[in-house]
Amino acid sequence: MVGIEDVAAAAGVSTATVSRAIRGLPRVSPRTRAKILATAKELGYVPSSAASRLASGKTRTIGVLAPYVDRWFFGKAIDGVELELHDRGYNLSLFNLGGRTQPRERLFSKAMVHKQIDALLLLCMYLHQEEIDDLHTIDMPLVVVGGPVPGCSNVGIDDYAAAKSVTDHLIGLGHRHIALLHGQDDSDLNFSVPRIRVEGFREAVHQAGLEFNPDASLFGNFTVESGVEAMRRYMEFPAPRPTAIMCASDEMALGVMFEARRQGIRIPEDLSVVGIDGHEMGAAAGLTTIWQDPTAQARRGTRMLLAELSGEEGAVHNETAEQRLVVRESTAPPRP
Amino acid sequence: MVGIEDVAAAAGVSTATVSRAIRGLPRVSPRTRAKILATAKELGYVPSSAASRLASGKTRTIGVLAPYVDRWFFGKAIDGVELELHDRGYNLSLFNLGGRTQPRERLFSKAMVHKQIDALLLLCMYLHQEEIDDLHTIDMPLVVVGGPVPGCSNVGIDDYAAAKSVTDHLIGLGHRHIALLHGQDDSDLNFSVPRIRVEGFREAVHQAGLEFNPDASLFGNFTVESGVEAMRRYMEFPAPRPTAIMCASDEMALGVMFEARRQGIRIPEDLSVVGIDGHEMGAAAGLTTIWQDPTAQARRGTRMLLAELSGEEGAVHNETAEQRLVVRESTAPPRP
DNA sequence: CTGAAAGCGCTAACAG
DNA sequence: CTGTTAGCGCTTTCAG
Repeated sequence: MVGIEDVAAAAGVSTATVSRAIRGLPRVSPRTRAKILATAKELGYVPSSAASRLASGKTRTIGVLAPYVDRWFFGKAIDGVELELHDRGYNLSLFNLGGRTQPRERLFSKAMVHKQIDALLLLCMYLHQEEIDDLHTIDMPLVVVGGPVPGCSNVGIDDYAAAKSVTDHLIGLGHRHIALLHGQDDSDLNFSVPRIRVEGFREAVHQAGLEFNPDASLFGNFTVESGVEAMRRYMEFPAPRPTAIMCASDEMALGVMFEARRQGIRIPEDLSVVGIDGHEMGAAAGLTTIWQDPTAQARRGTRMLLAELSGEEGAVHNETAEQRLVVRESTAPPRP
Repeated sequence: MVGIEDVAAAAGVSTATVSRAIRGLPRVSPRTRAKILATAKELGYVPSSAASRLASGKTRTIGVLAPYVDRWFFGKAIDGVELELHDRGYNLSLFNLGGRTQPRERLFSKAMVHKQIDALLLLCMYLHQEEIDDLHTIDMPLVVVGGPVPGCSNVGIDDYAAAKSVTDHLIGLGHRHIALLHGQDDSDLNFSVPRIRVEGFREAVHQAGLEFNPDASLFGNFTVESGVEAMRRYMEFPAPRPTAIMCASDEMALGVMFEARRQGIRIPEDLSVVGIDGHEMGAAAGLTTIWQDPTAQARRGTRMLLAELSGEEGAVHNETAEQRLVVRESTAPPRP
């Protein structure tokens, strides 16, 4: 295997110079650099990242910790990180939070992770207190994209405003009896996307002088399946049933729409439904929603991390991401 | 930072022994091992992966090269790799094939990747000849999950059979005029999922003594949006329009269903639609499809890679994955 | 079963 | 601008 010494020898310079030249550092004359680059390519030299990591103490990889990768928000976000890292020669190491097993593995119990990355981007909807504690323990640039985590910089939308604003839209249309499909597990903390969205809903309802009806409250887990299931339960509500249903995610809203169709409930004539997220399936299905862009959020977070790594203190900070009410065909005034 | 030497000193043994003990290698007495493990934990020792990589030449990370992460098949598959790697202390490094930019970046032009991983799992629907050549060039365990790549071991379903069998289902129902929504780009190669699915469709049609009508052939790119768009074009077909439409992916099929509804075309009364994949949205929407499990496929591929790495020659090989026709509510006999 | 010592291939001062 | 020279923190023979 050809190493830096071979290149140095072949180019008639020292390894130090080769190192500088290859990495594009200053203090190398253009001629020397050109020659080195040429012989490096000629010899097919490829730096050993392992050696470089050991010597420099930098891994040039950033870690992404996510609960799932096969869910809309997370998939989009990971894609965003990749996009940002790609051209800068940074690597992306994917770690799983273990969202599917209870209890989730203790965050960073495997401290191994520590030494494998220079910075961490955390993707999540919520964290348990114990996990938050672990997080505060790690000593490297960190940003969370998605839900807010007390004490950590984060980039994400204002979920409270999002929930309030879709609900307001429903109310503005004249709905007075609105069902809620949320993902608020009792075990969740105060700072969790599911809970915040519920709060936004309640506030909107409240402000309109309506009352929040717990009996018209459905629980789901943010998947399509749970939307389908929720719609079945909705059908069993005593009449008069709510004229609209506000879902805490587009994925659940889509499930509701699918099942509604199966049940012969017309949308929006018989029932208005809204979601939150901006899933492309929702766009195709004509779902009214609050649009957000996880890819952009992740890119922003990644850039902050990179900036911090390149010495820019305070580069990582809180940032509220863009969101927008997108009215489509799944909402209409309730029938008189 | 506490290093192996600190542990060795504290435990009163040599670094070599600590190394063996920590890694669970044999040739360490139970007592010594216990003591070392204890002091290591006590000191909060965490091995430096960089040093270990350099010294051992192994990175204990496997690379996943994918064109997208925010698409059903790929998201599921990446999840599968993670699942398999997680408990074995292996890392997952995610690389992008650059599916979104034309031309895709030359595969492994950045040979850097080489030294960062011990094995590679490639996720793709198809590859260009040039990329295949590059692939044959890399010297490490390799498996592709998804489309077949000449000369490389792969695990995936028999796409030809899949396409043929959903089409047969349609024919069996009595459809004689079936539209095709495919993703067969002219630039694609012979060995590409899009093309193979088209072939399966043609064969089914042929065998039934029907003719393949290029005019009833719609092009899409495997996204929901392209399904919506295709359905709009379908509406412009001269009457009598096809009574069924076979889509090369569930995502496209869902787009077709959404737009059909918008156009007032009832499914399956006015039009039968089928897809391929087993997307959970399809299940919720009642889409008839060929089910497959990308997560399982990726797990299988990962396990092969791991086995190969642990010395098991020939562990990586071709394997055809499970698939199954799932009949739901989107198909019915054509109207008389 | 355990220890000594020679690297692994680069980077980072520090000189020149 | 370029070269010298220590390491970086493990793993791995090879002895003992």
